[in-house]
This record gives sequence, C-alpha cells and structure tokens, in this order.
Amino acid sequence: MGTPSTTARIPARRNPVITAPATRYDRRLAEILVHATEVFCKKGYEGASMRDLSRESGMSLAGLYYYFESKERLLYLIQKHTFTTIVQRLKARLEGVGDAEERIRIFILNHLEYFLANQAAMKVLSHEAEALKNGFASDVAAIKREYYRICVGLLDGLKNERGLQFSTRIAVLSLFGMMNWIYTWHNPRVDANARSIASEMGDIFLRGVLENKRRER
Amino acid sequence: MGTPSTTARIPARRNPVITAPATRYDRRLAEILVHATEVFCKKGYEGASMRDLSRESGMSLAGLYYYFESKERLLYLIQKHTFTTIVQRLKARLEGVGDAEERIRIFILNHLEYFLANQAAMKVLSHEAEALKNGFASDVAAIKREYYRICVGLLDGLKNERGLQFSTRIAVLSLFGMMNWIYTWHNPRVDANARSIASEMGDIFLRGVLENKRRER
DNA sequence: ACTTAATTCGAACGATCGTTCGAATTGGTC
DNA sequence: GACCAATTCGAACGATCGTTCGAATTAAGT
Repeated sequence: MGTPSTTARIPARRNPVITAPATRYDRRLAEILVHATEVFCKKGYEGASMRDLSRESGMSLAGLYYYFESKERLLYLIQKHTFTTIVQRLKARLEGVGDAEERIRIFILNHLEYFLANQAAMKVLSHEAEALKNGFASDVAAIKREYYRICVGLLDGLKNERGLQFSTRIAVLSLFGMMNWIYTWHNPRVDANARSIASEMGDIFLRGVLENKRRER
Repeated sequence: MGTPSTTARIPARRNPVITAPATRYDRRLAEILVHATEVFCKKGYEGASMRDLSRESGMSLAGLYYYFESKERLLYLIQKHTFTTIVQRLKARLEGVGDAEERIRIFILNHLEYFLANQAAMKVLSHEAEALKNGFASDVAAIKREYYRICVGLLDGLKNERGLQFSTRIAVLSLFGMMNWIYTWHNPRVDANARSIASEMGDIFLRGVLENKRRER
C-alpha cells in the first residue's frame, strides 16, 4: 500500500508481508503513536506538550524527533492510520452484502466497534479534526470525504431500493453525529458493548429514515 | 431597580432586566466575551492566546485582566452564559405544552435554533467541554446535567404516554449527538435554516423512537 | 476646576513551548 | 575487538505563553 511511513532521516524499507514483524524502527514508531494517542486524547492536541509525550512514551524529548519531524506530523500519522484502517475494515465487511438495510447496519456496527475498541484514537480523530493545517489537513480530509461518500452511497442505495424520500445529507450527518458523539459519554462500566449500542442506534436511525410517510396522530 | 455593579474587581451581580442598559463595565465585558467566543471558536481554547483575544477585541493584553482574572474564567463565563440561556429559553417554550411528542419537537427546535443563531458560542460549549477544571468544570457540568435531565424527562414522558420501550439513555445521547454534531458540518450557504433541519432531525429521531415494535404497516 | 474612582496600557516577569544539535550510546557485522 | 550506522539523550535555542504591576489615561461627581 502507499502509506508514507517514511522515516525522519533515513528512508525505511517498506513492509513486504502483512504479518511481518516490521523493522525495529516501525515497531518503535508504532509504540510512540500509541502513547501519543493516549496523551492527545487526555489533554487535547494543543494542550499536550512534547514533554508530555516524552514522559508518557518513556523516551527523551529529543529522541522523539528521530521518529517524526514535528508534533503536527505525529497527529497526522495517528489520524491517517486510524481513518485508513476503519475505511479498510468497512470495505472488507461490505463485500458481498447486497441488502441495503443490512449494509447500513454493517456500516454502523463497523464504526461503533472500531470506535469503542480504539476509543482514544477515534476521539483524537473526531475531536482534533481541525487541528491539522494545509497539506496534512487536506490529506486526512480526503479519506474523510471517501468515508462520507461511502455512507451517502449506502443511504442512496436504500432510497432507491424502497423509493424513499429524504435528505441524504442531513441523514448521513445525523448518523455520524449519533455515532461520533459517543466519545463524549461512553462509559464502559455503564454502557453496553458496541454490538448492542449499534443495534439500538441502527433501530432509531433506520426506522426514522424508513418511515418516510407522514404519520397520523 | 437595576443592580449596577459598581465595583470593578468584584462585579458578579446579574442583570435582571432584559432591555436594561446595564453598567458600562457589564457592557464592555459582554463585548469582550463576544470577541473571545469568536477566537475560541476559530482556534480552540488551548490554541487561542491571550494576545489573540487582545487583538480581536481591540483591547490591550493587560486591559483584559481588568474584566476577568484568568483565561479559564473567561471560557467559564462564555460557557455558563450560553448554557444558562439555552436552558432558560427551553423552559419558557415548554410551558403550557402538554403533548409529549410536541414537547420533544420543541426541544429539538430550541436547541438547533439557538445553535445556529449562536454557532460560535455553541461550538465553544460543545467542543471545549473538557477544557475547564475543578470548580469551573463542575459548575458548568451542573447546568449540563440539568439540561440532560430535562431531555430524559421529555423522552420518559413519551414512553409513558405511548407505552414505548427503549433505552432512554441511548436515545437521549443519540439525539444530542445528532444535534451537536452540526457544528462540524453546517454551512449556511448550503444547508437549510434551523426550522427545517429541526423538522428533518425530529422526523428521523421521533419515528425511530416511536416505532419500537416491529409491526409492518 | 478639582478630586476620586474607574479604566487602560506598556513593559516586563518566570514558565513553558516546539525544535535543534552535537555528543554519547547502542546494535549489528566483519 | 573494530567499525559503521542506527538510535538516544542532555542541554540549550528563540519564541511565545498567561499573568502582573505601576503608571498613565479617562470618566464621574462636586
């Protein structure tokens, strides 16, 4: 694949096999990314200092810069990897599924499962969406647009299949809102798992969108 | 009569009359709050510097501190005022309305109308919810909890009235997600006004919640 | 006009920010 | 062990951060 997991100073070898152990460099970078994700999640991108990241990852301040050239690029790497992964998993799950409603349910489940399994990364993705600038920003925005377009496609598929009539834009963005807002309230000690939350949200959203006839009172 | 806050450092008297001219101090502070809201909205709380606020409001850096004792208190004032206002307006609008569904529609409309009419303030309220600490945080959290409880009450009312069965918590938080997420996508040049967005979101949400039995028509 | 209080500001404080650099250390290969 | 490259670090850079202070300015009451 074309992910630019290039090094800071020395060009790295790309990873030939999926399950390969990767280079020492790549493994170390991945570790740092995990710790950085946690810090960005807890203190926010602007609120987190490089010294916070240094402390959390157990590496010296200067040592971090061997793996990335700036704090902004670090956030970029986190967001890009997270977004790419969730889109990739979605595509795999949608393959071979024809029913329009089922496809939307898969979309919701995939999103929420990944969200709750990678809460810190997804919060950083959702909450720091405006933190990147210029090239970094447009790069992530491209993936976001693709993800958005997929969801639009799913909903348009449902509309065509059942002859429904509603604003795809509002529906899609409402659905994203329902799902993404979860990072502000989800408590693993109180709330159910991703599967049942996805089921409940899927019920609300799909019934709401399917019943497009005016209801009588 | 009005309660003019004469002292500079210790103001804190609230202004009971809507159209009252208020003190010079209060008016000036309100102006600063408006400009600060804009800056916090654009650059985020952590990303906005006191010098940014100084530039935007046209007052010297030191001069700002005559009106508030810290940057954090400034954010607190913005959040408290915004939240208090939206709750206050909601209560007024709900008065005398008995129908459970209508009450929820009013809730949605009130939220979205205020959101779009005060987009910057509402974004600062939604997006910087974790920026305050200790006393400031718990103070705003109390209003938030009240607002949340009101919405829970409305939904429980609907459940009782129609003998429905769903998770109030998930439903309420899904609704908040749908509505609050709007700050990430709303474009006044593309999207409709608050009334029609509220109508569409209300349709999706209410149909989704009302049709809790899988009965085919 | 004089006095007092309210308001504003220039200049600076110490702290912390992201980043850099040269030296030190480590790991792998002969 | 010797060698080279990969990796790590202490120390510091200039910039900017939130905040303070005393003086200067403005408004209000007489």
